[in-house]
Amino acid sequence: MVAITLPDGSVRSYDKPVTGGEVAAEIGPGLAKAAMVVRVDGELWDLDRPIDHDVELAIVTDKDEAAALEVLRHDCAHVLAMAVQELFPGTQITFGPSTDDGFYYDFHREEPFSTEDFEAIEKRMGEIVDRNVPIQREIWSRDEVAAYFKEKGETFKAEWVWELPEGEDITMYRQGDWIDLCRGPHLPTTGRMGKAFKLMKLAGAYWRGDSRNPQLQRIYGTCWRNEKELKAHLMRIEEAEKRDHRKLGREMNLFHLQEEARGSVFWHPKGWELYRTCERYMRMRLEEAGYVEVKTPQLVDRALWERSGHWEKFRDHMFIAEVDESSSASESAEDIVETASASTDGNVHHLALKPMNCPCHVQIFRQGIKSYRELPLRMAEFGSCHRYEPSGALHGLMRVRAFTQDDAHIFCTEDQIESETKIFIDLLSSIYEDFGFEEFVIKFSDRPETRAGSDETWDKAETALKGAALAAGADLIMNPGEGAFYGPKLEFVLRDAIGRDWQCGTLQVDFVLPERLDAEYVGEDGERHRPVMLHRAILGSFERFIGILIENFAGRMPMWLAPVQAVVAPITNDQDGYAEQVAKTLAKAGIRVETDLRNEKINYKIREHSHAKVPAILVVGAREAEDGTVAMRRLGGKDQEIVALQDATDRLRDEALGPFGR
RNA sequence: GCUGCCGUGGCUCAGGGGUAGAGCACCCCCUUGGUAAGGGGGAGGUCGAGAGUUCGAAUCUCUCCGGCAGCACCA
Repeated sequence: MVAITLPDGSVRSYDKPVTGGEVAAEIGPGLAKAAMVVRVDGELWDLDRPIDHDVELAIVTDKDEAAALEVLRHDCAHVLAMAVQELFPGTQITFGPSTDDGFYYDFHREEPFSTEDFEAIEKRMGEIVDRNVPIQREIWSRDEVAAYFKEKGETFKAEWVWELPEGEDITMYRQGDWIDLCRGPHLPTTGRMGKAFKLMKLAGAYWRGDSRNPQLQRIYGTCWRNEKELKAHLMRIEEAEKRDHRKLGREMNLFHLQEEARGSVFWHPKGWELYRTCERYMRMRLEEAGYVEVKTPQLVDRALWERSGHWEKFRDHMFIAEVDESSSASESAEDIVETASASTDGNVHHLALKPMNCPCHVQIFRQGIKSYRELPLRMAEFGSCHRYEPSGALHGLMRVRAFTQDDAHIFCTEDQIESETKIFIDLLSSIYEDFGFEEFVIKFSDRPETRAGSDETWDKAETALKGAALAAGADLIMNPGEGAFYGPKLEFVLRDAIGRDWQCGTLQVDFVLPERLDAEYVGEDGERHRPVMLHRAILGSFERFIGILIENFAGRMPMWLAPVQAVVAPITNDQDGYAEQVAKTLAKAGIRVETDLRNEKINYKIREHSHAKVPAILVVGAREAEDGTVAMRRLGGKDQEIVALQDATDRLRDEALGPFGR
């Protein structure tokens, strides 16, 4: 007897194994037709897979969005692979999972694919859908699978089958004469998949994600339940492209990058204004939160990096300078370089541009004898760091080689970890809110396999960190085994206006560095103790955070962040004098204002400043000059409002101050 | 770093073995116009760099550099 419990609690009994498809058909023809897969005790199963024991069963239709998309996309990956193998014989299949918004399939083929092949592949995929081939789940033995793929020349699949866990059924999915080793589940036929799919990009990817392995060719696609969803997705991509900070940065004249300084930013006046506003704001918040600010050297002798352990681990990613101290100052720079590189004596020193600030902060902590009374000591630095990032990793402001962290290290006792964590999370969420991010999640990463420190220390650190995070009332997503080697960490991920996630903040507990660099304080008991270091950042780096701000606001910054907060535009040159006077009044109130006295029509000026995303345009004509008013037009609005100059000033001032005005 | 694609005025792009094109931006002139492009004129490029093929290369080939996408990396 097989008893099937349905979601409404009703139970159906069968005297022999039954399939999900059969159950659906019994309930009704409409459901049978809509059924995609079934959920059996929480696991997705194919409709034709026999159920031979008592289970809870739910029929999954496309109303169950997450499950439906998962299955659809996985099917789509198979159809892609089948189409590719039909069109390009000799291509080997490997893996093809679903992703957040689609799927991909990794192929091995000597000749590279081209995006020009996409049209033909999509067409063939459509044909496979039209063929409406049944998709069948089959259980094979490991040897059979290996022999099958070996015979077909599918070396990757033949190799992979041996990696599958013992004791699990090995399933093959057959659609027509094409078979793939796959866990499933899949739709009953290729026709059920529909045609709301599109191939998107082509890229290289390493076999099993390891750069030591051969590289495969990955074809990305997207797939949805219907045309409408597909179209909406393509619109979202377009929207994200419009927000690209590299494009907006150029259009708004904020910054540029050029090859003579790869990975470093040339900030233009308006971009730097934005940067400085962020910095000024952060400095204000940190001061309020009891931090002290420091500044530490850019170039630091190798010896310190050796002690901290960075030299050994990250040497290849550090910018190293070599100097020969025996060279006299009178020699030309060229000579010094030559002498240094040719020199083998002991006068050559290696200095590294700091890739992080913590070892330097410990040096400051170590000056003089510290008392427990001074803890927690919160030491902040807007630390300029350099890291030699791999060329392929560079990306606009988001990933650079020279950046400035809003870094701080909190030297404290183990007992203070929890309260400091709580205080930090409160500060961070208040700051994110000021920048317009309401939503963020916290990821908790605990002990990795290779780590420093005793289990007791880890227990204590993890408990304190986790407890404090939970106390702050945020979602906590577990990230097991992903902690730093020196301690557990929290990662703060904020969600932007179009739903993208960005990891910005971090809080890491570190017992190792104070030990390595010999930081200590005198406790209440008169003995020397090791402090704990909390590494923490809120924005992460100013460069990246500004990139995120630009994309989040699509360039339309809230007034307090906007580099130019208002433009005064006279209608004719007769009002130039009044315009200057208005600008002067606003500037006196602390508003970043410009005048536009060019000999252009007002339409033209409005259009241009709107494109430049200036939050407020104040138009002044003869009437305004006469009455002492301004016609104020806000970015995004269609109308203007005539207000007395004093009112306009007051209103704009409040908004322009933003968090500074609190 | 790896794979693929791409490099033509400031920007967006067309062209393509026979001495470089458009629109916008820029400069000058006319126009002083009430809420998203007024009109006219002008200037601006050794077509990413180097080598090769050719009578002739921006165009074809190779090498390098850079950009983009993904992968790998991210203390």
